[in-house]
Amino acid sequence: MSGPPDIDDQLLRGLLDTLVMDLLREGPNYGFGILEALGERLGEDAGIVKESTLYPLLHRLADRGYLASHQEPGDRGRPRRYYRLTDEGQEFLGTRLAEWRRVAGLLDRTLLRSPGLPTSTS
Amino acid sequence: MSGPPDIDDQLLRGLLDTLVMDLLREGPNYGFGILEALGERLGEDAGIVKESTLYPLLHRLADRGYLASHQEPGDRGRPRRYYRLTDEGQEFLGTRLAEWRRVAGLLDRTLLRSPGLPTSTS
DNA sequence: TCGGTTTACTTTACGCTACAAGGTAAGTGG
DNA sequence: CCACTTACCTTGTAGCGTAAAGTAAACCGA
Repeated sequence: MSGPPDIDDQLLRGLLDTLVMDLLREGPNYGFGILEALGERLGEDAGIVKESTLYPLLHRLADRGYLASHQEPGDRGRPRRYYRLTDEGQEFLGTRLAEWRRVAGLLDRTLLRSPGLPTSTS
Repeated sequence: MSGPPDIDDQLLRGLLDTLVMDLLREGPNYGFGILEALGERLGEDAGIVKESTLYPLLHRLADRGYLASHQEPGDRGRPRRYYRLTDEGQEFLGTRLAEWRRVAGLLDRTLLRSPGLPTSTS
């Protein structure tokens, strides 16, 4: 039960923002809640997004106008900052999803056509 | 007919090495040849890999032992440096392809489950 | 010998983002 | 005031893709 190996950072670049924004379509959420929700969505790959990645990411997206935020008290401890998708954010998300589809399609056609090509060294 | 918009850099990270190594399964190739071959493979997305991206990439992979190279004269001009996959490289490529499949699968399940979801609130 | 041409490879500086590690902040209850 | 809980923030580092410009090695004709 060692779990799956960690995914290479580089492979996640430019994907995490899409992942987070997509999650926010379900409704506003805050830092810890987002991490938790991603853990549920991704199952075995929980922890794919790190805390020190998420917060700067949220700030970037907010700076660009894709997210808006407000504070709200929690049950205990420091109040939470909830983020929600803006209209601009939804539009941006749409283009990111389309881009993902294009790239994924491209690579499926090129990379995955011969899953275990044996080496053809002859 | 402006062609497809450029793909975000970030989305390509950690993918280009896989793309190049996969191409080299077809046989040894050199810088310009690789660029050309990728252009053919990717069709409309020709130029997805830039010259100033490819050469450092080849050097990295060679430093790590995944590629080996030798020089050979071309028809005209400077001689070419051909790269080929080493055994280590083939193994590495296998893990990268598996990783790609895992990530692509994850995102297909989470991101793409509602292709054009208009906001689905309610 | 010397440019000029073709082909191919190299280098520099920069920007973005993921991360680890550690810190800070704002509540509650003793 | 202090400890505890929950949540957020910051600093520094590293990797990789890119534009722009430069270098290198072959051949050619005058």
